[in-house]
Order: sequence, then C-alpha cells, then structure tokens
Amino acid sequence: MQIGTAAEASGVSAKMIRHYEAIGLVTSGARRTNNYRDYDCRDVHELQFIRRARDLGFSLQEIKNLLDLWRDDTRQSTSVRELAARHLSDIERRMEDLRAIAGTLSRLVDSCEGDTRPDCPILDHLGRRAGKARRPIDVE
Amino acid sequence: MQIGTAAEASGVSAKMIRHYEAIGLVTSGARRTNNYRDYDCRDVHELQFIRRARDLGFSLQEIKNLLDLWRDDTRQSTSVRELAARHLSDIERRMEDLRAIAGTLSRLVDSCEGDTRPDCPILDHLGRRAGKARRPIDVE
DNA sequence: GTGCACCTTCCCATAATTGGAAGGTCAAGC
DNA sequence: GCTTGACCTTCCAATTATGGGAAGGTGCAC
Repeated sequence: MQIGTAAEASGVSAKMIRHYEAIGLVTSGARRTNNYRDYDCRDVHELQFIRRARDLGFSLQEIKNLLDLWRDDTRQSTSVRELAARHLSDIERRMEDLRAIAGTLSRLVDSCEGDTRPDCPILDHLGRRAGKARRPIDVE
Repeated sequence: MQIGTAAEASGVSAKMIRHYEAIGLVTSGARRTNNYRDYDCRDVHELQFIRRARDLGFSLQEIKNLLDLWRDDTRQSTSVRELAARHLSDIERRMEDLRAIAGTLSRLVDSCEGDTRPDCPILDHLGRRAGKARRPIDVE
C-alpha cells in the first residue's frame, strides 16, 4: 500500500511517517518502481505502536527504545517497566508543576474583580517588587 | 547597568533578554558609547514581570499582551482576568490530559511483572492489533 | 600590555509537527 | 490523446523557548 493508505490505517500522518523514516525510527522500506514507498500490514502495525506510544506521551527517543524492546524476543520485561516507570514519574512531576501553577492562577483569577476598572491583582502579582513584603493575594 | 547585571537582578538570562528585545517583547533601550546595552531599574522591573509570567506558564505572546495591559493605565481588569482565565483553563486541560495518560501508564506499569522474562503487558498494549477484542490490562 | 571578564552579532541546535513549493506518477473521463 | 485531480517525491522553512558557541570588540586590574 502507499504511504497515504498506511497513514490512514495507522493514524500517523504521511508527513510523520517520512520523518520517522528520516530519523531512523522506522526502517526505510521497499520502494515501487515509481519510487513510491510501499507498506505492508507489519509496517502499519509498527506505526500503530508508535502512534499509541506517542499518545501516552513517550518521546521519540523513548519510542525508539520501546520499539527495540518490542522487536527483541529476548527482552527482559523489567527494561520496559523501568522505561515506562521513568516516563510515568516524569508525567507526575509535570502534573505537579501544573498543579502549582493552576493553584496560583486560580487564586489570582478569583481575586480579580474583572470589571472596567484598571485595578488588577493579577498584574500586581506579576509586577510586584522583589521581596515578599506586600501580599497582593489574600483571598482565603 | 549592563545586561549581565540586569540578568542577575531579574532572573532572566542575558541571552533571553537579547532575544526578547529582538522579538519586540521589550523595547530596544539605550546603548552606551561602547554599544553595550544599558538598563535601569524600570527595565529590570519589567524583566521581573516577564520572568514571573513565564513561571506561571504564560506564552511569550500572552506575556506581550499582559505587558501591554500592565503599561496601560486605562486597561480594564476584565481583559487581564479573561487572559489569565483562558490560560488557566488551558493548564487545566493539559493536566487532564496528563491525568489520563498517568492513569493508563500507572495501570500498565502495575500490570507488568518487571522481571527477566520477555512477557510484557506494556508492549502488548502498545502493539495490540486494532479493535478492542483483547484486553491486555485487567488489574482491578 | 597582558589577561580576564564582559559585551556584541550571528549561526546553529533542540523536539515534534506542519506547511508549502516544485515536480513526478497514475488513473479516470472527455 | 489530453486534461484534471489526487496521489507521490524531495527539500526548505516555520513553529516555541531556550541555550551553545564562534569571532571579535571593550574595559579594568595587575
């Protein structure tokens, strides 16, 4: 099948398939006489694997490692588990960062009247002079 | 003061200050006779504003808008509030995405033995054939 | 006057994806 | 046979925010 069909079947855009080939994530497969790339169902399967790993937020480098493990019948599941666990804790760290930001933002938004007047605790917070002397937010 | 001092005082690297100038986020200020950029405390204050907005995850475009509002004495606080609220809901959406990913990953990691054998529900999940016939995860 | 720390501009790299240009290929319909 | 449109090809560039580094100028201290 052509790249467009493989893209459709795998959920990976043709553009991305070519890119993954260029960076060596997937192997450069067969070409037809017209120089068109040719894919079979195993290629599509591999692209689906990539797609799902992307959906779980794995980086392309991590996916490369996952693919290597997937292809290796003698792999040890602990390798996969460690990779996934590292990724999970990375995600959890990012969630924690976002949680902190969301908390601050939420308090700021709540403390702002949001009317036609210029006074705004949000800008006060961003523009406060160094040193925590003033406390622009005090909504509890 | 020189750019290095302003960087130190504001928490924005000299590299980034030049970049922010290049993209018009901060105005191209005065230069000394030796062509060195010259900053005063108001410039540093503005950089601190940017720094704090960055810490809250605002994009440079959003910061540009925030700066414009900050400088405008006739602003309406509702404009700031709306901008911040939009950003907040964006953050919350990203958190939700991460939460979903973390949930799946967590179940997968838990379901994997993580030993020397090759069997791995994580790889099974990523490489499963389309259609939800098989259910590689069943840890409840 | 030599060295070191600072400054300048310019180019490049990252990560993942997309957009687009310029051109080749193929099948359908007239 | 020729056109049209939908494919495909490669290559270049933009995105976002930040950093690295080269090549060269400046200033101060010893």
